[in-house]
Amino acid sequence: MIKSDIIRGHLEPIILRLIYENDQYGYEISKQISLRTDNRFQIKEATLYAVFQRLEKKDLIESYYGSVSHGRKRKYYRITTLGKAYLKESAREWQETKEIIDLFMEGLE
Amino acid sequence: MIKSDIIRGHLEPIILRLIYENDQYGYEISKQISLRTDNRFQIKEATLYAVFQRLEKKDLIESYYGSVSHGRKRKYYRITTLGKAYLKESAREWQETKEIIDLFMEGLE
DNA sequence: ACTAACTACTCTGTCTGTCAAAGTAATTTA
DNA sequence: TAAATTACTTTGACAGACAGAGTAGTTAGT
Repeated sequence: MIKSDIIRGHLEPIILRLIYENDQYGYEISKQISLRTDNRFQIKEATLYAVFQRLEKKDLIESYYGSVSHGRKRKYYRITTLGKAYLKESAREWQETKEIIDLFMEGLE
Repeated sequence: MIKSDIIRGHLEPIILRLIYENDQYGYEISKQISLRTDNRFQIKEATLYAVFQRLEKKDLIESYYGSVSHGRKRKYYRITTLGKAYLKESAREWQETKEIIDLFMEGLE
């Protein structure tokens, strides 16, 4: 399991990316993350919904209610134009972050 | 400049790595980091000394006083055996972190 | 028919790492 | 002799992630 301090700051882009691929609702995203990472990373519900709030506040995503399924009604999110730009910039930043940390982490085997 | 939320959680290994190469004192480390990253990342003093405290508390480094230079006496740190093991494990974790985040960040160009 | 498990979202309070700002203090440079 | 630089420390604030609890309807198993 990956530690939360290590993933910190990367959750917004990760979630944004999943919404970018397809409109998503919370529960589905948390399942997707576990699935794609083979359970090496699991997002906690409280964290996920906090991220949604931040993303929506920054107008990077917008929400709408979908069908009622399995009890609660699903709240879907779609990415905005601003969100797409932010995502692209995040990907660039991630490349730079990797470069910088690699500077210090290489050659330890 | 790289954002602190993105680097968060990686500072302990970075600093440990620099101490691993050579015994270091705080001011030197902060200069080294700026230098090696071409000022793309600068550690703040308060942060640096907080990291030292955590590393020392976990017995990953130990300190000794060196020569008095430019006013204040220098406090040097050396890595412990435990610290070396921790560093190796951190490097492994970093590889895994990269893999996981890359899963979500790839194919956005 | 009953209940356990699952789906789905929300809220409150806590913890931790980073930082801004300020302080202490001696040395070197202009 | 004033300003810049070296060098370390402390305090308090902030923000992101999380634990835990709550709400609520549906589906699967016995």
